Amino acid sequence: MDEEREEITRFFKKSTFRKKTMIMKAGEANTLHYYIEKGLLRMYIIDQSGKEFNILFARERQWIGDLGTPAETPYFIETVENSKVYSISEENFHILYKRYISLANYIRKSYVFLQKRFVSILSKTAEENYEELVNEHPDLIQRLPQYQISSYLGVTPVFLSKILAKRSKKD
Amino acid sequence: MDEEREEITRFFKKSTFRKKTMIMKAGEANTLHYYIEKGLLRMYIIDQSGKEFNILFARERQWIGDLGTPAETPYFIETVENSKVYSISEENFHILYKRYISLANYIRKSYVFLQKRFVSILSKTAEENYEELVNEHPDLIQRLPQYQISSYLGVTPVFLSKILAKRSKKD
DNA sequence: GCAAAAAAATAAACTAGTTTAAGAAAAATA
DNA sequence: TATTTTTCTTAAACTAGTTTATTTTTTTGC
Repeated sequence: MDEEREEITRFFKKSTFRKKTMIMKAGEANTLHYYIEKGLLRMYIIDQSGKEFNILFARERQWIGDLGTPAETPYFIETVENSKVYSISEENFHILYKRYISLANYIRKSYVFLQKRFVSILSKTAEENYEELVNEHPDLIQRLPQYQISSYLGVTPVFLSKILAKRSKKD
Repeated sequence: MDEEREEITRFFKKSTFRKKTMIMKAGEANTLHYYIEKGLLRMYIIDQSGKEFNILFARERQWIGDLGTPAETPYFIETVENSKVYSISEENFHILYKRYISLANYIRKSYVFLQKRFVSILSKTAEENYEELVNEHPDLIQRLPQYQISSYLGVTPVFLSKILAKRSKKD
Protein backbone atom coordinates (compact mmCIF):
# COMPACT_ATOMS: atom_id res chain seq x y z
CA MET A 1 0.00 0.00 0.00
CA ASP A 2 2.90 2.36 0.71
CA GLU A 3 4.65 1.75 -2.58
CA GLU A 4 1.28 2.03 -4.26
CA ARG A 5 1.01 5.42 -2.61
CA GLU A 6 4.46 6.38 -3.73
CA GLU A 7 3.94 5.30 -7.29
CA ILE A 8 0.65 7.13 -7.44
CA THR A 9 2.29 10.29 -6.14
CA ARG A 10 4.57 10.41 -9.18
CA PHE A 11 1.58 11.22 -11.40
CA PHE A 12 0.77 14.37 -9.49
CA LYS A 13 1.96 17.93 -9.45
CA LYS A 14 2.01 19.76 -6.15
CA SER A 15 0.79 23.39 -5.98
CA THR A 16 0.06 26.03 -3.38
CA PHE A 17 -2.64 28.65 -3.82
CA ARG A 18 -3.62 31.73 -1.84
CA LYS A 19 -7.27 31.93 -0.83
CA LYS A 20 -9.81 33.14 -3.39
CA THR A 21 -7.70 31.86 -6.25
CA MET A 22 -9.67 30.47 -9.17
CA ILE A 23 -8.11 27.21 -10.36
CA MET A 24 -10.81 26.03 -12.76
CA LYS A 25 -13.08 28.11 -14.92
CA ALA A 26 -16.28 27.37 -16.83
CA GLY A 27 -15.56 27.03 -20.52
CA GLU A 28 -12.24 25.25 -20.09
CA ALA A 29 -11.79 21.78 -21.53
CA ASN A 30 -9.53 19.01 -20.34
CA THR A 31 -9.54 20.19 -16.76
CA LEU A 32 -7.51 18.66 -13.93
CA HIS A 33 -8.51 16.64 -10.89
CA TYR A 34 -7.31 17.89 -7.51
CA TYR A 35 -6.50 16.07 -4.31
CA ILE A 36 -6.32 18.35 -1.28
CA GLU A 37 -3.51 18.11 1.23
CA LYS A 38 -4.42 21.26 3.13
CA GLY A 39 -7.12 23.88 2.76
CA LEU A 40 -10.67 24.27 1.53
CA LEU A 41 -12.01 24.64 -1.99
CA ARG A 42 -15.41 25.07 -3.55
CA MET A 43 -16.90 24.10 -6.88
CA TYR A 44 -19.76 26.24 -8.14
CA ILE A 45 -21.74 27.37 -11.14
CA ILE A 46 -22.94 30.79 -12.16
CA ASP A 47 -26.48 30.75 -13.52
CA GLN A 48 -28.02 32.86 -16.30
CA SER A 49 -28.75 35.70 -13.91
CA GLY A 50 -25.20 35.73 -12.55
CA LYS A 51 -26.02 34.03 -9.27
CA GLU A 52 -23.53 31.55 -7.82
CA PHE A 53 -24.49 28.12 -6.53
CA ASN A 54 -22.01 26.02 -4.59
CA ILE A 55 -22.14 22.42 -5.63
CA LEU A 56 -19.37 21.00 -3.50
CA PHE A 57 -16.87 21.90 -0.83
CA ALA A 58 -13.73 19.79 -0.52
CA ARG A 59 -11.09 19.86 2.16
CA GLU A 60 -8.18 17.81 3.55
CA ARG A 61 -7.91 14.35 2.00
CA GLN A 62 -10.78 14.93 -0.42
CA TRP A 63 -10.98 15.21 -4.19
CA ILE A 64 -12.45 17.95 -6.33
CA GLY A 65 -12.75 18.24 -10.09
CA ASP A 66 -15.16 17.90 -12.97
CA LEU A 67 -15.67 14.20 -13.67
CA GLY A 68 -17.20 15.24 -16.99
CA THR A 69 -13.77 16.19 -18.32
CA PRO A 70 -12.37 16.24 -21.05
CA ALA A 71 -15.65 17.91 -22.11
CA GLU A 72 -15.89 21.66 -21.67
CA THR A 73 -16.72 22.26 -18.01
CA PRO A 74 -19.63 24.38 -16.77
CA TYR A 75 -18.02 24.65 -13.32
CA PHE A 76 -15.71 26.96 -11.44
CA ILE A 77 -13.33 25.88 -8.69
CA GLU A 78 -11.88 28.39 -6.25
CA THR A 79 -9.86 28.15 -3.07
CA VAL A 80 -11.71 29.39 0.00
CA GLU A 81 -8.62 29.14 2.23
CA ASN A 82 -4.92 29.07 1.38
CA SER A 83 -4.49 25.54 0.07
CA LYS A 84 -1.98 22.88 -0.92
CA VAL A 85 -3.20 20.52 -3.59
CA TYR A 86 -2.01 17.79 -5.94
CA SER A 87 -3.30 17.95 -9.48
CA ILE A 88 -3.51 15.21 -12.07
CA SER A 89 -4.56 15.14 -15.72
CA GLU A 90 -7.55 13.15 -16.92
CA GLU A 91 -5.26 10.73 -18.82
CA ASN A 92 -3.26 9.85 -15.76
CA PHE A 93 -6.32 9.83 -13.56
CA HIS A 94 -7.85 7.29 -15.90
CA ILE A 95 -4.75 5.13 -15.88
CA LEU A 96 -4.76 5.16 -12.12
CA TYR A 97 -8.34 4.22 -11.56
CA LYS A 98 -8.02 1.42 -14.04
CA ARG A 99 -5.11 0.12 -12.00
CA TYR A 100 -6.20 0.94 -8.46
CA ILE A 101 -9.76 0.20 -7.56
CA SER A 102 -9.55 2.57 -4.58
CA LEU A 103 -9.69 5.46 -6.99
CA ALA A 104 -12.72 4.07 -8.80
CA ASN A 105 -14.29 3.83 -5.38
CA TYR A 106 -13.76 7.52 -4.81
CA ILE A 107 -16.02 8.14 -7.77
CA ARG A 108 -18.61 5.79 -6.36
CA LYS A 109 -18.49 7.49 -2.97
CA SER A 110 -18.83 10.88 -4.61
CA TYR A 111 -21.96 9.64 -6.30
CA VAL A 112 -23.48 8.37 -3.09
CA PHE A 113 -22.69 11.66 -1.37
CA LEU A 114 -24.18 13.74 -4.16
CA GLN A 115 -27.32 11.63 -4.30
CA LYS A 116 -27.86 12.11 -0.59
CA ARG A 117 -27.37 15.85 -0.93
CA PHE A 118 -29.69 15.93 -3.91
CA VAL A 119 -32.45 14.19 -2.00
CA SER A 120 -32.05 16.59 0.91
CA ILE A 121 -32.26 19.69 -1.24
CA LEU A 122 -35.24 18.28 -3.10
CA SER A 123 -37.31 17.10 -0.18
CA LYS A 124 -36.36 19.22 2.82
CA THR A 125 -36.73 22.86 3.76
CA ALA A 126 -33.69 25.13 3.91
CA GLU A 127 -34.00 25.13 7.68
CA GLU A 128 -33.80 21.34 7.85
CA ASN A 129 -30.88 21.33 5.44
CA TYR A 130 -29.03 23.80 7.62
CA GLU A 131 -29.54 21.63 10.69
CA GLU A 132 -28.29 18.63 8.76
CA LEU A 133 -25.16 20.50 7.72
CA VAL A 134 -24.50 21.63 11.28
CA ASN A 135 -24.83 18.07 12.55
CA GLU A 136 -22.84 16.32 9.85
CA HIS A 137 -20.17 18.91 9.05
CA PRO A 138 -19.87 21.37 11.94
CA ASP A 139 -16.32 22.16 10.78
CA LEU A 140 -17.62 23.65 7.53
CA ILE A 141 -19.86 26.04 9.44
CA GLN A 142 -16.73 27.35 11.15
CA ARG A 143 -14.58 27.58 8.08
CA LEU A 144 -17.01 29.15 5.63
CA PRO A 145 -18.52 32.60 5.45
CA GLN A 146 -22.27 32.47 5.82
CA TYR A 147 -23.03 33.52 2.26
CA GLN A 148 -21.08 30.53 0.97
CA ILE A 149 -23.20 28.25 3.11
CA SER A 150 -26.43 29.81 1.88
CA SER A 151 -25.31 29.24 -1.68
CA TYR A 152 -24.61 25.58 -0.83
CA LEU A 153 -28.09 25.22 0.64
CA GLY A 154 -29.65 26.77 -2.45
CA VAL A 155 -31.06 29.86 -0.74
CA THR A 156 -30.18 33.55 -0.54
CA PRO A 157 -27.94 34.96 2.20
CA VAL A 158 -30.93 36.99 3.35
CA PHE A 159 -33.00 33.91 3.91
CA LEU A 160 -30.26 32.01 5.74
CA SER A 161 -29.85 35.02 8.00
CA LYS A 162 -33.58 34.82 8.79
CA ILE A 163 -33.26 31.14 9.63
CA LEU A 164 -30.39 31.86 11.99
CA ALA A 165 -32.20 34.71 13.72
CA LYS A 166 -35.20 32.46 14.33
CA ARG A 167 -32.90 29.65 15.44
CA SER A 168 -30.99 31.70 18.03
CA LYS A 169 -34.24 32.80 19.66
CA LYS A 170 -35.08 29.18 20.36
CA ASP A 171 -32.32 28.57 22.96
CA MET B 1 -15.91 -7.63 -26.56
CA ASP B 2 -18.50 -10.27 -27.37
CA GLU B 3 -16.98 -12.89 -25.10
CA GLU B 4 -16.62 -10.16 -22.49
CA ARG B 5 -20.32 -9.61 -22.87
CA GLU B 6 -21.05 -13.31 -22.63
CA GLU B 7 -18.93 -13.79 -19.56
CA ILE B 8 -20.51 -10.81 -17.90
CA THR B 9 -23.96 -12.17 -18.64
CA ARG B 10 -23.27 -15.23 -16.50
CA PHE B 11 -23.25 -13.11 -13.37
CA PHE B 12 -26.78 -11.92 -13.92
CA LYS B 13 -30.23 -13.24 -13.25
CA LYS B 14 -32.97 -12.40 -15.72
CA SER B 15 -36.41 -11.40 -14.43
CA THR B 16 -39.67 -10.05 -15.77
CA PHE B 17 -41.93 -7.77 -13.77
CA ARG B 18 -45.42 -6.42 -14.35
CA LYS B 19 -45.76 -2.67 -14.11
CA LYS B 20 -46.06 -1.07 -10.68
CA THR B 21 -44.05 -3.85 -9.09
CA MET B 22 -41.77 -2.76 -6.28
CA ILE B 23 -38.36 -4.43 -6.64
CA MET B 24 -36.41 -2.52 -4.02
CA LYS B 25 -37.66 -1.12 -0.76
CA ALA B 26 -36.26 1.42 1.72
CA GLY B 27 -34.84 -0.37 4.74
CA GLU B 28 -33.41 -3.30 2.82
CA ALA B 29 -29.69 -3.96 2.95
CA ASN B 30 -27.52 -5.61 0.36
CA THR B 31 -29.71 -4.61 -2.53
CA LEU B 32 -29.19 -5.61 -6.16
CA HIS B 33 -28.13 -3.64 -9.21
CA TYR B 34 -30.39 -3.83 -12.26
CA TYR B 35 -29.63 -3.55 -15.94
CA ILE B 36 -32.73 -2.94 -18.06
CA GLU B 37 -33.37 -4.86 -21.24
CA LYS B 38 -36.89 -3.59 -21.76
CA GLY B 39 -39.19 -1.27 -19.83
CA LEU B 40 -39.05 1.72 -17.53
CA LEU B 41 -38.28 1.92 -13.81
CA ARG B 42 -38.09 4.67 -11.27
CA MET B 43 -36.10 5.14 -8.08
CA TYR B 44 -37.65 7.38 -5.44
CA ILE B 45 -37.74 8.31 -1.79
CA ILE B 46 -40.65 8.95 0.52
CA ASP B 47 -40.06 11.93 2.81
CA GLN B 48 -41.17 12.46 6.43
CA SER B 49 -44.58 13.70 5.32
CA GLY B 50 -45.16 10.73 3.04
CA LYS B 51 -44.50 12.58 -0.21
CA GLU B 52 -42.65 10.78 -3.01
CA PHE B 53 -39.73 12.28 -4.93
CA ASN B 54 -38.43 10.60 -8.05
CA ILE B 55 -34.67 10.60 -8.15
CA LEU B 56 -34.06 8.68 -11.34
CA PHE B 57 -35.83 7.05 -14.24
CA ALA B 58 -34.04 4.28 -16.09
CA ARG B 59 -35.01 2.55 -19.30
CA GLU B 60 -33.60 0.31 -22.05
CA ARG B 61 -29.82 -0.24 -21.74
CA GLN B 62 -29.55 1.74 -18.52
CA TRP B 63 -28.68 0.80 -14.96
CA ILE B 64 -30.60 1.40 -11.76
CA GLY B 65 -29.73 0.54 -8.19
CA ASP B 66 -28.44 2.00 -4.96
CA LEU B 67 -24.68 2.47 -5.27
CA GLY B 68 -24.61 2.88 -1.48
CA THR B 69 -25.26 -0.84 -1.02
CA PRO B 70 -24.53 -2.95 1.04
CA ALA B 71 -25.69 -0.25 3.50
CA GLU B 72 -29.39 -0.10 4.27
CA THR B 73 -31.02 1.74 1.41
CA PRO B 74 -33.29 4.78 1.77
CA TYR B 75 -34.66 4.28 -1.75
CA PHE B 76 -37.50 2.49 -3.47
CA ILE B 77 -37.39 1.11 -6.99
CA GLU B 78 -40.57 0.34 -8.88
CA THR B 79 -41.40 -0.64 -12.45
CA VAL B 80 -43.43 1.98 -14.30
CA GLU B 81 -43.98 -0.28 -17.33
CA ASN B 82 -43.81 -4.06 -17.68
CA SER B 83 -40.07 -4.67 -17.67
CA LYS B 84 -37.34 -7.22 -18.34
CA VAL B 85 -34.25 -6.72 -16.25
CA TYR B 86 -30.98 -8.40 -15.31
CA SER B 87 -30.03 -8.26 -11.66
CA ILE B 88 -26.62 -8.68 -10.07
CA SER B 89 -25.42 -8.77 -6.47
CA GLU B 90 -23.05 -6.19 -5.06
CA GLU B 91 -20.26 -8.79 -4.76
CA ASN B 92 -20.43 -9.74 -8.40
CA PHE B 93 -20.94 -6.18 -9.48
CA HIS B 94 -17.75 -5.27 -7.67
CA ILE B 95 -15.83 -8.12 -9.25
CA LEU B 96 -16.97 -6.99 -12.66
CA TYR B 97 -16.09 -3.35 -12.38
CA LYS B 98 -12.70 -4.27 -11.05
CA ARG B 99 -12.19 -6.34 -14.15
CA TYR B 100 -13.98 -4.27 -16.79
CA ILE B 101 -13.42 -0.57 -16.75
CA SER B 102 -16.59 -0.01 -18.82
CA LEU B 103 -18.60 -0.77 -15.71
CA ALA B 104 -16.61 1.66 -13.60
CA ASN B 105 -17.34 4.19 -16.28
CA TYR B 106 -21.05 3.65 -15.86
CA ILE B 107 -20.66 4.91 -12.31
CA ARG B 108 -18.74 7.91 -13.49
CA LYS B 109 -21.37 8.71 -16.10
CA SER B 110 -24.10 8.37 -13.50
CA TYR B 111 -22.29 10.90 -11.39
CA VAL B 112 -21.99 13.37 -14.22
CA PHE B 113 -25.66 12.97 -15.05
CA LEU B 114 -26.76 13.45 -11.44
CA GLN B 115 -24.59 16.51 -11.01
CA LYS B 116 -26.11 18.11 -14.06
CA ARG B 117 -29.60 17.35 -12.78
CA PHE B 118 -28.69 18.67 -9.36
CA VAL B 119 -27.50 21.96 -10.78
CA SER B 120 -30.67 22.31 -12.83
CA ILE B 121 -32.97 21.71 -9.88
CA LEU B 122 -30.95 24.07 -7.72
CA SER B 123 -30.60 26.97 -10.11
CA LYS B 124 -33.57 26.85 -12.48
CA THR B 125 -37.31 27.29 -12.14
CA ALA B 126 -39.65 24.33 -12.50
CA GLU B 127 -40.76 25.75 -15.83
CA GLU B 128 -37.22 25.81 -17.17
CA ASN B 129 -36.59 22.32 -15.88
CA TYR B 130 -39.67 21.07 -17.66
CA GLU B 131 -38.51 22.58 -20.95
CA GLU B 132 -35.11 20.97 -20.47
CA LEU B 133 -36.71 17.59 -19.90
CA VAL B 134 -38.90 17.96 -22.99
CA ASN B 135 -35.87 18.84 -25.11
CA GLU B 136 -33.47 16.23 -23.79
CA HIS B 137 -35.80 13.32 -23.07
CA PRO B 138 -39.03 13.75 -25.03
CA ASP B 139 -39.57 10.00 -24.84
CA LEU B 140 -39.96 10.18 -21.06
CA ILE B 141 -42.74 12.75 -21.41
CA GLN B 142 -44.62 10.21 -23.50
CA ARG B 143 -44.01 7.22 -21.29
CA LEU B 144 -44.67 8.73 -17.88
CA PRO B 145 -47.85 9.93 -16.23
CA GLN B 146 -47.69 13.64 -15.50
CA TYR B 147 -47.58 13.25 -11.74
CA GLN B 148 -44.43 11.17 -12.02
CA ILE B 149 -42.80 13.93 -14.00
CA SER B 150 -43.78 16.56 -11.45
CA SER B 151 -42.21 14.45 -8.73
CA TYR B 152 -39.02 14.24 -10.81
CA LEU B 153 -38.97 18.02 -11.19
CA GLY B 154 -39.47 18.48 -7.47
CA VAL B 155 -42.87 20.18 -7.68
CA THR B 156 -46.48 19.20 -7.02
CA PRO B 157 -48.73 17.82 -9.77
CA VAL B 158 -50.91 20.89 -9.30
CA PHE B 159 -48.04 23.20 -10.10
CA LEU B 160 -46.91 21.23 -13.15
CA SER B 161 -50.46 21.36 -14.43
CA LYS B 162 -50.38 25.16 -14.09
CA ILE B 163 -47.12 25.32 -16.02
CA LEU B 164 -48.62 23.25 -18.81
CA ALA B 165 -51.77 25.35 -18.98
CA LYS B 166 -49.70 28.50 -19.32
CA ARG B 167 -47.43 26.78 -21.84
CA SER B 168 -50.23 25.64 -24.16
CA LYS B 169 -51.65 29.16 -24.34
CA LYS B 170 -48.36 30.36 -25.83
CA ASP B 171 -48.68 28.53 -29.19
C1' DG C 1 -5.66 51.78 15.89
C1' DC C 2 -8.17 53.81 11.95
C1' DA C 3 -10.31 53.72 7.47
C1' DA C 4 -12.19 51.06 4.03
C1' DA C 5 -14.17 47.03 2.50
C1' DA C 6 -16.64 42.84 3.15
C1' DA C 7 -20.13 40.24 5.50
C1' DA C 8 -24.34 39.89 8.12
C1' DA C 9 -28.90 41.58 9.86
C1' DT C 10 -33.37 43.60 9.30
C1' DA C 11 -37.53 45.15 6.96
C1' DA C 12 -41.05 45.27 3.51
C1' DA C 13 -43.01 44.13 -0.74
C1' DC C 14 -43.07 40.41 -3.82
C1' DT C 15 -43.27 35.63 -6.39
C1' DA C 16 -42.71 30.68 -7.11
C1' DG C 17 -44.58 26.96 -5.52
C1' DT C 18 -47.93 24.38 -1.88
C1' DT C 19 -52.23 22.87 0.08
C1' DT C 20 -56.86 21.58 0.04
C1' DA C 21 -60.82 20.72 -2.32
C1' DA C 22 -63.94 19.79 -6.00
C1' DG C 23 -65.02 18.72 -10.66
C1' DA C 24 -63.71 17.01 -15.48
C1' DA C 25 -61.41 13.93 -18.39
C1' DA C 26 -59.21 9.84 -19.46
C1' DA C 27 -58.05 5.09 -18.78
C1' DA C 28 -58.88 0.55 -17.03
C1' DT C 29 -62.09 -3.11 -16.09
C1' DA C 30 -66.29 -5.62 -16.00
C1' DT D 1 -70.83 0.50 -23.01
C1' DA D 2 -71.42 1.43 -18.40
C1' DT D 3 -68.93 1.70 -14.10
C1' DT D 4 -65.12 2.41 -11.34
C1' DT D 5 -60.66 4.09 -10.70
C1' DT D 6 -56.94 6.92 -11.88
C1' DT D 7 -55.16 11.12 -13.66
C1' DC D 8 -55.51 15.96 -14.69
C1' DT D 9 -57.38 20.70 -14.19
C1' DT D 10 -58.88 24.80 -11.92
C1' DA D 11 -59.43 27.92 -8.13
C1' DA D 12 -58.41 30.18 -3.86
C1' DA D 13 -55.94 30.83 0.24
C1' DC D 14 -51.47 30.17 1.93
C1' DT D 15 -46.11 29.78 2.89
C1' DA D 16 -41.23 29.32 1.84
C1' DG D 17 -38.05 31.79 -0.10
C1' DT D 18 -36.58 36.20 -3.17
C1' DT D 19 -35.54 40.97 -4.10
C1' DT D 20 -34.12 45.43 -3.12
C1' DA D 21 -32.59 48.62 0.00
C1' DT D 22 -30.67 50.32 4.35
C1' DT D 23 -28.14 49.73 8.60
C1' DT D 24 -24.98 47.34 11.64
C1' DT D 25 -21.15 44.36 12.54
C1' DT D 26 -16.89 42.15 11.40
C1' DT D 27 -12.69 41.72 8.88
C1' DT D 28 -8.76 43.45 6.41
C1' DG D 29 -5.01 46.33 5.15
C1' DC D 30 -2.18 50.23 6.01
